[in-house]
Amino acid sequence: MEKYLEQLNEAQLAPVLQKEGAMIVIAGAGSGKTRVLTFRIAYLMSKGVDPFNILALTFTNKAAREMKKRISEIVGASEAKNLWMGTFHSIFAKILRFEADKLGYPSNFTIYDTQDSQSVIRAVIKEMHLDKDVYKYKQVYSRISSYKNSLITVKAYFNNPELMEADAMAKMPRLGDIYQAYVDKCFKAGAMDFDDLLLKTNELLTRFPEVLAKYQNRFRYILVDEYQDTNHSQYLIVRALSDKFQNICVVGDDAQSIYAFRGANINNILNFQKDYDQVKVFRLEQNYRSTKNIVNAANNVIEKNKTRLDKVVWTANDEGNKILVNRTMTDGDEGRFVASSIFENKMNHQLHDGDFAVLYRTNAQSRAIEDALRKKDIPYRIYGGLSFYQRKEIKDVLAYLRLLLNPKDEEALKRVINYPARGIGGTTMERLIVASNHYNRSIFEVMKNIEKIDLKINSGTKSKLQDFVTMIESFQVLNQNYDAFTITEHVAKKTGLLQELKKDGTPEGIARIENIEELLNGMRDFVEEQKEIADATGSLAEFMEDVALATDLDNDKGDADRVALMTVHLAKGLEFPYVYIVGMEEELFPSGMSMNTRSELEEERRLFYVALTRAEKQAYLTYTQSRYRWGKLIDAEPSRFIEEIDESFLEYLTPITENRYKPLLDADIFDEVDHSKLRLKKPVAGRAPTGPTEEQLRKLRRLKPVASDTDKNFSAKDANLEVGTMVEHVRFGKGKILKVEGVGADTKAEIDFENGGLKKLLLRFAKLKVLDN
DNA sequence: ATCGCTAGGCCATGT
DNA sequence: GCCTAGCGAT
Repeated sequence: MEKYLEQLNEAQLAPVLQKEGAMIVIAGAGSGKTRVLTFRIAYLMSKGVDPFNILALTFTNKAAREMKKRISEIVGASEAKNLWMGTFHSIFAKILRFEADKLGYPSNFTIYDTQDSQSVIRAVIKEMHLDKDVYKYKQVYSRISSYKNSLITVKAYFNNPELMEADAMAKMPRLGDIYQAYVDKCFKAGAMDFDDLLLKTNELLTRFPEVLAKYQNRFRYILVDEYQDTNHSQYLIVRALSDKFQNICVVGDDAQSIYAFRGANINNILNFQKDYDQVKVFRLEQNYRSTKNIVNAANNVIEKNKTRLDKVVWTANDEGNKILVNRTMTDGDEGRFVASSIFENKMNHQLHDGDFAVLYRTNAQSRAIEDALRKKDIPYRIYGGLSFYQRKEIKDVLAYLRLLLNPKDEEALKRVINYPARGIGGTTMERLIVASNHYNRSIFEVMKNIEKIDLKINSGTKSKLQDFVTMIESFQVLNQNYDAFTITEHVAKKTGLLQELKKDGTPEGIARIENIEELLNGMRDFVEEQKEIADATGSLAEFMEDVALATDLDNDKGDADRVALMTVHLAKGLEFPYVYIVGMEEELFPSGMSMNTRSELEEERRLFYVALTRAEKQAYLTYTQSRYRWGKLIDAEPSRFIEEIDESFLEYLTPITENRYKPLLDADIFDEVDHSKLRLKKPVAGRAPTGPTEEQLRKLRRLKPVASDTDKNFSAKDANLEVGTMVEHVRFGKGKILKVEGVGADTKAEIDFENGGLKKLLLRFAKLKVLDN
């Protein structure tokens, strides 16, 4: 173990050796956060902690897998195997299956993906005879989803007049009823949606104290990665489970919180210190990934945000090149610029395709890039977008598999009952649904008992229904004795799926067959792998569990040498020598839908911070003057984020175009300011080549606002600010404090700046740095 | 029951 | 501009 620990720097070592208690590791981008988590778990185990008692929650399955692999290398595979490590969703799905009966669910419950959920909601809206133009199913879904993530059950909803009013204001007074019907349908189908996996876990832990006690005792040591992206539901689960032993270690970076839109609550990380007694705080501030220029530019960007934890990221790496900024006429030109630039860099610096990434805000932007790369014969891989498991033919196969595992799964049934066509049409389905509602039984059960019920279905159709039931039941029998691969191969043949596609004969049809073969290959690998794991057998149920929660990124073999194309969100946690951030335009990045409030804009800025910090050696920012959107050519303005970076970090490959938009005015400016004269000053953080001394860091930290508008405890004295102190301001540069007035949060200072003249600033907002001499 | 066309949504981000 | 749900024609 010792020889492994030597690989860590001092700051990384401290949290690793802190065995007990509540602790938070605030980890800057590229500071070796995964390393700390990995070594901490390995260290705990080396100190005799049973892996059985460790729970590690990660953001992606991929992160979990990689971490587990590295821990295996340190402590041995047989030990690492018993660790509970995975995403919130996958870990708690496992627990929910085990405890399902307590909640009235079958242990083989289906996990509905977004498409399934939305399709249920569409059916509900239709059944309730509501106007589908008013009740847009996607909107309804996202509202219900956010309720669930805030632990607002149907009951809680109807007890909350404010929520009901808000929905009524949005012209959706029946939303609560839809919510109710949706929940009922899911329950009846033995299905949980993504949000249920967390909601029902909370229900389980609150309603059954003995279950809570069991898991509290089991998970004596809890670690949570990417804590800044947890939502309220996840927060409550972590709190509940860690309440007894309080051995809780959360790791995260508030500057990289980019999932507020789906309910992540940045306050979870900002307030962690209030949630537990005696919280130890560790900071990882040395960046090992990027050049000085990139680190400093990124700091420069994130400093515009008000809501932050104090942290100063710096690097001992080389200065590096400036960030290159390029403007083009159209998005097509932008793609061509990126392609030629990659080509040239590859030639000039002996790089591989895999050294490059192109990051964009929205998936739709990938097309222009793809076209250009293809024309230049540069291999690439697109991540995200429509994932493999969302392709029609794959979903069809999976739907059969879901149905055999859980015959109540209505979405699966509807999908395959007449595909390939077997003469069971809409009319028959309607009658089945009516009967299903009437007898309160699943459609499959109705079909099974079709002889006993008097439905106006002719005998020909009845026998078709019976044939279908018999087929599914024969699959179920097989499933008791065979592995996932064998079953699926059988299903693909017996259902006529493969034949249907062969009949098609078009190139698309052939590609679909290949995809199904790909699925089978994947399953074969899966079965092989699972058989090596002690309590796994390679069963279909295990495979489906994986699939339901898998993303494209999880399946990346990582062996392909290709340019990576992905959204900025997907790029979190990854790194590339060369990074192109494209579409740096107003309304696009920052997104036009996220510029209404300060907090939305701050999230966009964090997103940009994430994008920039992916780059190791070289970053490019590109924007166009016009771009196709919804098939129309629209004018574009350069993103404010480009202007927010100090010019000293940038090099313009094309002449600068002025942004018509004025940069957002920070609230720390009290007197009139001539905007045209506003030029950003020197970088604040990341100074000395060897990194700042401990003393300097402490000083810097003390002067950083510890989070936001709500900080009422600010004191000028604590911050070492007094008359005569020389300070530096991000925008105004060096200055001398002439006067300090007011108390606490309202403390203001009058400062004479060399470049900006006399200013009066609110100290809790003004990011002032005390100069050493 | 099935095919093929059209209108309308989408281009936020994803477990 | 592309995709697909939904509907009318066959």
